[in-house]
Amino acid sequence: MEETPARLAAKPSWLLTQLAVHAHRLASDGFGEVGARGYHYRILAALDEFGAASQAELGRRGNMDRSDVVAAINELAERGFVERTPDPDDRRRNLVTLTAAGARQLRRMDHALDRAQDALLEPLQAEDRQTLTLLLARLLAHHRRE
Amino acid sequence: MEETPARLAAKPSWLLTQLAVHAHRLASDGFGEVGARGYHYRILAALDEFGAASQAELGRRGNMDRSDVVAAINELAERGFVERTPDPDDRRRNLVTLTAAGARQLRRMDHALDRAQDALLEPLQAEDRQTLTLLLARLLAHHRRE
DNA sequence: CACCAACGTTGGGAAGGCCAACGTTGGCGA
DNA sequence: TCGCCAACGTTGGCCTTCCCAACGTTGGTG
Repeated sequence: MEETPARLAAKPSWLLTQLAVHAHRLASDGFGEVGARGYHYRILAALDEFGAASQAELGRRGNMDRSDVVAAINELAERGFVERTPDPDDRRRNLVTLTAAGARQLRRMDHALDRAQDALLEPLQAEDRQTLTLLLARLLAHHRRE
Repeated sequence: MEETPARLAAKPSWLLTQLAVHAHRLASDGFGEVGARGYHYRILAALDEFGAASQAELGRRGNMDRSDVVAAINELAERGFVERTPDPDDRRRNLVTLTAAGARQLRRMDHALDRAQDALLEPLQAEDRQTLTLLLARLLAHHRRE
C-alpha cells in the first residue's frame, strides 16, 4: 500500500471520515446478515426505547430525513417488523408501532452491532476506548446543537 | 431536538459515523467555495507531495477506486489543474502532473480545510485534540492493514 | 376564518464507495 | 519465444447516506 499524503494523514477530518467508512462497513455487514441496514436499526431502536411514534419523531430521534423514514418504514412494514396506522389523535400523523417480530429483529441487530464495536475498537484497551468515546461524544454534542 | 436512543448514543460506531457527517460537511463546504470536492484534494495533495504519478498510484494513495480517479482527473484536467499524458516508460499508464494553477488550487483547498479542522475541533483543547487524533490514527492504521 | 406550521409522500440529486467487464500493455515462467 | 497472468485506464452501473423542493392534508392560532 502506497503512503498517504501527510496533508491528509494528519487531518482529524480525514481520520474521522476514513475510519467512519470502516465503522460503517463493519456495522452494515453485520446488519446485512439479517437483511437490514442502518436506517432500520435507528427506527427499531427508537420504537423500542420510546414506544410508538410518528414518522417525523422517528426521523428526529435517529437524525434522518422525513423522506428517508418513509422508505425505511415501508421496508420494515413489508417484513412485519413495524405497523403503520393513522394516528386517531392527529390525522396528519402515522403511528408506527414495533411488532414482536420487530423486537426480535432488533435483538439480532443489537448482537451484530455489538460484534462490530468490538472489531472496530479491537486495538484499543478499555481505557482508551472510554477516552475516545468521550471525546467523540463531546464533539458530536457540540455540532448537533449547531 | 428529541432525544437519541441510548443504544445509539453509546456506540462508538454511531458517534464516529455521525461526527464524520459533520466533518465531511465542514470540509466539503470549504471545498465547495473553490468549486472542488474531496477527491480533488486527495489527488492534488498526492501529486504535490510525491510528484507526478499514474492514476492507479493516486488511487492507492488517496484510497480511491480506479474508476473514481478517472472522473476526478477528468474534472481536474478540464480546469487545467493537472495534465494527463501517456507514460513513455509504460504505455499502460497515464502520467498525471500538477500544474502551477493546480498548486494554487491546492493552496486554496488547504486553507479551506484548515478552517474546517478548527471548526470541527472547536470545543476541544489542544491536548484533547492530540489525544483524539492519536487514537483515531491508531484505529485507522489497524483497519487499513486488514 | 385566514394563515402558518407540521406531517407524510414523491421525486430527485450529490458524494463517496464499490464492482464487473473490456481492451491494452508488461512481465515472467515454461 | 510463446503463453499466461497482472496491472492499467475506461466505461457503466449500483448502493448508501444525506439532503432538498414540492405537494396536498391536517392542526393550531391569531
